[in-house]
Amino acid sequence: MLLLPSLRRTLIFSGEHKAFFSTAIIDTFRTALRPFPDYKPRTPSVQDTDFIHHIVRTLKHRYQFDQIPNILRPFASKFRQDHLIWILPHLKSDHTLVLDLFRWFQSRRRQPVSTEAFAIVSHIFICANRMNTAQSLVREGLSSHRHFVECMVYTYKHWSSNPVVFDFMVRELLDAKRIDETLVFVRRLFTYGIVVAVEVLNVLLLNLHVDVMIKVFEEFSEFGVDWNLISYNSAIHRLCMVERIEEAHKFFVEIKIKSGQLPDVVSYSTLIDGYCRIGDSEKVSELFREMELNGLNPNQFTYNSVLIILCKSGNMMDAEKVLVEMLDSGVTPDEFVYTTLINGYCKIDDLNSVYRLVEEMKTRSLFPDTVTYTVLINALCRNQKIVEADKIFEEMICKRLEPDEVTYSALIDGFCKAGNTKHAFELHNRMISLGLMPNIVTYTSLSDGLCKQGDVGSANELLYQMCGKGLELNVVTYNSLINGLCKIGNIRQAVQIFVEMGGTGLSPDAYTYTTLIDAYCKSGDIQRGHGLFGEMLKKGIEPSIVTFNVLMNGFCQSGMVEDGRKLLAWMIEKGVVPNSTTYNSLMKQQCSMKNMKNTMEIYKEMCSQGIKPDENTYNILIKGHSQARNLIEARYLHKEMTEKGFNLTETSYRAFIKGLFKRKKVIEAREMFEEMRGKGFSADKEMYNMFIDYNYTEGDMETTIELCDEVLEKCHVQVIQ
DNA sequence: GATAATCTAG
Repeated sequence: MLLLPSLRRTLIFSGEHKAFFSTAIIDTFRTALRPFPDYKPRTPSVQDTDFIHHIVRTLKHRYQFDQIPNILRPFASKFRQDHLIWILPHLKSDHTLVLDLFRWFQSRRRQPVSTEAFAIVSHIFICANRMNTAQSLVREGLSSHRHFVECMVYTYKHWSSNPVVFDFMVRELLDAKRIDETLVFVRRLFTYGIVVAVEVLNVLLLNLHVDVMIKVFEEFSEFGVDWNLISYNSAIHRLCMVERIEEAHKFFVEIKIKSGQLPDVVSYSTLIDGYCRIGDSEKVSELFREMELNGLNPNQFTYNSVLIILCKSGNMMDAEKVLVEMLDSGVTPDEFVYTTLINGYCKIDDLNSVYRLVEEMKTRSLFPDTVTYTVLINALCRNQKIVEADKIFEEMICKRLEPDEVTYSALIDGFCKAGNTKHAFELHNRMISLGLMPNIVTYTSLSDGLCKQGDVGSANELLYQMCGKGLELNVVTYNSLINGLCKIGNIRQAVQIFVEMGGTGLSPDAYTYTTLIDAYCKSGDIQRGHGLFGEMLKKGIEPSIVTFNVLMNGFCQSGMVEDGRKLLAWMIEKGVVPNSTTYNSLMKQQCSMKNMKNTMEIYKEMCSQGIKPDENTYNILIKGHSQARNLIEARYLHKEMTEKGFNLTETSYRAFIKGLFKRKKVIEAREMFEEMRGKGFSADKEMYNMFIDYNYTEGDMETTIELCDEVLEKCHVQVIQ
């Protein structure tokens, strides 16, 4: 009970310097509260007291005319650690003198400066609000004195009694990333009745693991911390980042209940961003409406989150609508908004819109930054424009924008995909020499590049070296490696890696399963492929359109038409929208059965669903029709595909030309033959024979001989004498 | 106190 009055003095919100008198809280932890340790400096002897006064007098008298080493020369040999501490109270108000004296003592190096002296001088400077000096003193103290924090607590009552000291200490501990220590310290301060400023505790929150953060939020509230809006918004943000949206929403609701404040535009935008990340558009609209009802206007942050999900799903029409809405409500798009939109158009490979937006940015005096350039480089790489991508990379360097690890990774990936792993590795070396650390994405790109060349061994070696640098393989790296092994026909080892991956605590995803299902299907083992499909469903991994297409291809290639049809029906029932690849497999199968009637029925079904035929569709249909000698259909489709800028493949050219030839459309066949050769494709023996025979009967000996030479060279035909 | 970019499957 005696404890209470003194506690009331120390129980202070240090940041605000206001007394804290809530008896309810004091009662809660009355038993836990304790006074600050009682500390007093040692008492000087009579001789020491004389010595000290002598020094103090001399210092005060001569300090403005002379330097400390000169002034103290006569005293230097007897000057000890304790003298320093005894002198300080007499000089307290002259901070420059205190610091000079302290530094002089340090520089003598006769005796190391004690933790106590460091702590006392730190107290003096923090209380004097001389923050720069205080900071360097505290930093020095923290880094070179093991018990500095402890000593600050011990010397507190005697030397400062100003709780600001602890805000300062906590800030510095956090700055030095000594997080666990900070947590222990703040909890200890509670036991003395000191509550560190919420502004400082907010920094602590940012540095805690999200689970610890939640616990601390609750725990500290009980100790009397009044979390503010910034605290709540940070907590919401942290939870959203790890997609723990329900918990984030709980914090959002608690703002009103527990802090008595109202969520602001940051709270709303942060929560909206969280819902955007998990793709819950209903909640997003709900929150937008709620914001409006509360008289809050969405800003760039709010709109950008919405734009990101629309762009990610390639829905640029709606993204443009949101942009208009944003402009209408008077919010001007910034670099972030533009970069998001540009990235959206990159993802659907609409380079024209990309260039349009870059120009539009300039008209608004916004300039592409490193991120915008990275997006552009990525767009060009995706469109096989590696030369242009490299040019853009040089351009950004010229504009003194610094490419970071993401920029390098994007370009490295581009070169890997273009098959130029050599240059990709050169870029990797260049980034290291510039002090940029390649990350797991960089290594995955390089490893994937090697795998795609069939060099899984080198990829393995590279990843081994990478692990030596402390980086860990992620799901993407594993998937790429599994794919590499599958593509060189080594399914067994791919499955081994699949098992190893599970052992490291990483869970296989839709990519992993799809890759293995495809490998099994292509090797003719539909049973195993189907088995894995069942396994992924059981594990709750959602199959993608690619998974369905891989299975569909498996069924169709094995002639399991009925299963293919059933799969299509099932997909539609489950709301998975088939695409052209799905239908292509079915059509290809029907073509191989020479059933063009069924093929065209499937084609019509596909078109009626609003699914546009792709390059592959046209190739399948033209080849099928040509082989069935339906030249009218083949020609019509060829015209249509040419208009769309699609190209025939080598086998389609061959089938089409043969079809034309057999239907006696010789001139047209000849034209196509030249066009095909012009594209670097070669004819087969049968086709050469057709044209050689024809030219010979027509009496064109020159062409006949030319074609004979070519067939000898290209088809390795042996000449029978 | 909150926003944009890089890697994997057909």
